Amino acid sequence: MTPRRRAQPEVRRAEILTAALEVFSERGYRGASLGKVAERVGLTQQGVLHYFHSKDALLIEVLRLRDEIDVREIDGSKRLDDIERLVAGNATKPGLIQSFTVLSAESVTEDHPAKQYFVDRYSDVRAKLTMSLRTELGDPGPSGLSAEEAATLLIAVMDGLQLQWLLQPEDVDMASLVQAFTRVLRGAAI
Amino acid sequence: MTPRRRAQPEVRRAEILTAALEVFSERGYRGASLGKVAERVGLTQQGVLHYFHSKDALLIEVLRLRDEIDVREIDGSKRLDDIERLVAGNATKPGLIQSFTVLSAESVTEDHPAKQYFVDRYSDVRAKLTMSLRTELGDPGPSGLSAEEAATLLIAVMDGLQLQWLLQPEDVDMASLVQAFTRVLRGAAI
DNA sequence: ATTATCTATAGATCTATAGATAATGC
DNA sequence: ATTATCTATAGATCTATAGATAATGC
Repeated sequence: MTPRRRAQPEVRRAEILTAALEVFSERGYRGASLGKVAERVGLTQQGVLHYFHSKDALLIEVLRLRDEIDVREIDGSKRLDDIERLVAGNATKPGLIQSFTVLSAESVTEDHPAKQYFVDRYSDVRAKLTMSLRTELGDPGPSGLSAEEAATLLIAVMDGLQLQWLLQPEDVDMASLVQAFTRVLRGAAI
Repeated sequence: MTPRRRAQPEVRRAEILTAALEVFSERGYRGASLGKVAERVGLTQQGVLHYFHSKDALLIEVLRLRDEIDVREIDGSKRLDDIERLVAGNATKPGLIQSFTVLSAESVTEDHPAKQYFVDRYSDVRAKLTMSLRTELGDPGPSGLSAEEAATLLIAVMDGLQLQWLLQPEDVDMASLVQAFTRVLRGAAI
């Protein structure tokens, strides 16, 4: 018998979180199984449950991890230029975008464990972006939109474009469409 | 024993489709079960399968039905005014909006039976809306956006706002935000 | 001694097929 | 005669708990 491989706990936890994000992204939370996650890291399903005590708990921790990365990116996006760069970068990360699109939409369904997470997250992002836009463009800005309207619409544009892009990457150029929108926010008409 | 109730087939089919749309909307396709659908129409799960030969087939038919209603609405929305009215109406139908948001996002996951449906649908809606906007606003329009950019962005705005609204209906006024956006498309700066 | 990982297993579901039964339509 | 609906059931999964085993850390 091959001796059982035993990983360093922190490393293994990180492996599981990465695999779980992938699996949730590929199948949604409800369509995913702990077995699939386990398979990817070379453990049994019960092995995964040693680290995360339930499927719900695993999802929450996956989102917490995702959030640390995101928050850094959003807090680093003080200006529209930064957001344009962020979206251009996202357009090279279909897996990550898919995880977000799939889980956020699924979170509005009955008793979904990530609902509160997304409610809080959107509140937070809207508030931060509103402040940034107020500083950069004034309130109302050159487009005539209030800072809060512009922020809510910009977030909607990013989310909506992600969906269209995931369905038809060839036909939807997220980065240039977000740029077109920010150009309008800056007040560039013909 | 109470005699078994036997419904008119067309009526029963319609009942099942309505119940299925509700259940898929509440839990997503993968989170939904035929048993839940059956329960709502007072049949067994096998009774439902008498009308639709698989869960996949049921979803497809639900979407086809949803589409008939939608296409009428979209084809009836030749101008931005009509779209504003459409969104104002949608803001009173959270169930319907949720079905659309949840299923379209889920459709980007692995082997999802509705993927092709949504790919086709978005192509179609983008093309039609592009033509309408070209007629109404010119190409490029007063905002400086091409008709195709404006169409893709307007669809993104509607989808993205739906998600934010489903999460926080009190904080996100879909109808007025879409109006704010169409105002910009029409070229109204300060 | 602790703990990472496994085997065993209970208890729920879930989809789909096969075939029986009874209500309807001709 | 047809068919709407049911019971029975095969065959997959899936989550979670209990407890055994072996590798690691002190």
